[in-house]
Amino acid sequence: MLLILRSAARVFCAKGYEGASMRDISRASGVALSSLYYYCRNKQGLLFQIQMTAFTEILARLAPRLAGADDPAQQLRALVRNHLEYSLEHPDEMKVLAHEADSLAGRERKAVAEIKRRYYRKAMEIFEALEAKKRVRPLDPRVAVLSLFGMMNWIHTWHRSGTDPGAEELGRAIATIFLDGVLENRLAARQTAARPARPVAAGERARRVPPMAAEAPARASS
Amino acid sequence: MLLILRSAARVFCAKGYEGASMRDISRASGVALSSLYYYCRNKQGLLFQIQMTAFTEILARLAPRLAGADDPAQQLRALVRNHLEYSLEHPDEMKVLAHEADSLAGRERKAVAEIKRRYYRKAMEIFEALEAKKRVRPLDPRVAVLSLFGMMNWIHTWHRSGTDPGAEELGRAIATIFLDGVLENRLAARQTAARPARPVAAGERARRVPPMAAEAPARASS
DNA sequence: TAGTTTGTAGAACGAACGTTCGATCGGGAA
DNA sequence: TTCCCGATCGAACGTTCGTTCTACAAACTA
Repeated sequence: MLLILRSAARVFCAKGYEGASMRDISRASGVALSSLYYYCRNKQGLLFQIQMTAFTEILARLAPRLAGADDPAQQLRALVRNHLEYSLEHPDEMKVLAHEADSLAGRERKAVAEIKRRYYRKAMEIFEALEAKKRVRPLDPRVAVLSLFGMMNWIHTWHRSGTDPGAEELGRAIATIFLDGVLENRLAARQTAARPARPVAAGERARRVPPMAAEAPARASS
Repeated sequence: MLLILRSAARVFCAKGYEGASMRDISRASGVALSSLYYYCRNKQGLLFQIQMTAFTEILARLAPRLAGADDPAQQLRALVRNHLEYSLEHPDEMKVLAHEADSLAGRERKAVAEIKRRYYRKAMEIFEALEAKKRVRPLDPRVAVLSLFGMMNWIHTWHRSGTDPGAEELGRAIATIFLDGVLENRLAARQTAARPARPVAAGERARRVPPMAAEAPARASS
């Protein structure tokens, strides 16, 4: 079964979800076409299990690393490092995650959206803790955090494992760009107060709580 | 014909290249299925024309804006602004660009890869000019520039035109994060020399010139 | 031993796919 | 009028798709 999921991830990654046929997966895994349906209800079920497993694993790995770092900046570095390590360890699954986010529908789509949202919320909380502790630029926090995810999730489009830096150096670079780009660091005064750098209209922060996506409609199926 | 391309972009965006059928495009454009083949050789030809047109337009818009700004930092802001404006004006085409980068094959794939590469080189040159003028962190320039593209190209996955900021504010935020994240701005001394912040082994920069991607193999077609 | 479960596989289903073919239509050229 | 040519279309071709059905072999249960 693990073999099937891994083969399916490889095929989905190489040809896209719609472009990959169950016969391709059968060939890649060495399991007969009809036998695939013993392990999953659907082609969609395969994609679902791949995505769900990946997000679950990322979150599971993240938790202890966050617990080990109490400074928000360090926590953010840990999140980036964790994301990138998984990314480079499982490039196929990661590409499927980023590429085929909209290929699911119905209940399964909802489930993946929810765990993805949990992940995003965690990053957002860290960023808010950072805002509370350090002086942060007058940026929309949603834009900032999603830009960070952008840097991380774009990597699979250009990274070549032989010649490009590994997770450690990559993570250091991206986390540094983000932190120094986001922190108000022009002069000495390191503030301890939670005061945001820009006066914020009442409710402006709260209004933006439902984030990441109001869950875009699934790709039309017909 | 423009109608066909626009409809095709909308359909490709909504269902993915492989998931979209020529019949879908026929329905969306109001042009009979067989008539589509009067304007393009292939389904692939449609995707090719969409991608080529988009990149050409982005580059065409970029040139005058770069000419209007001589400071590398301002040029970089112009590039970001230009990219984001096109992104929000043509979200469908942009999603197709980011999502279906690997769906082409053969000659057409090569052509798109080359113009994309031209775009990347332009960004790289600006970054190198920045390095020559300002003090820059010891970062792999390839990683830095591609992270910037990551922030920009990820936007289409989360941006909702009604509630999220427009190109101007978005561009300002992303360019600021990038510039302040990349520039060595901790203390006063603003250097004019081209000296990189970190000693660089001879040839290290030159070795990395072939960038963005050594052109990954196309998705297997069978 | 007999019966049930677990895993595998071949063959086939109807539907949808990309693409081609030949016919038709309208308007400028002779 | 006659001819022609760019543009459009319905119908069909052969292929491949996701999925189901049925059968069969080994392994465990009683």
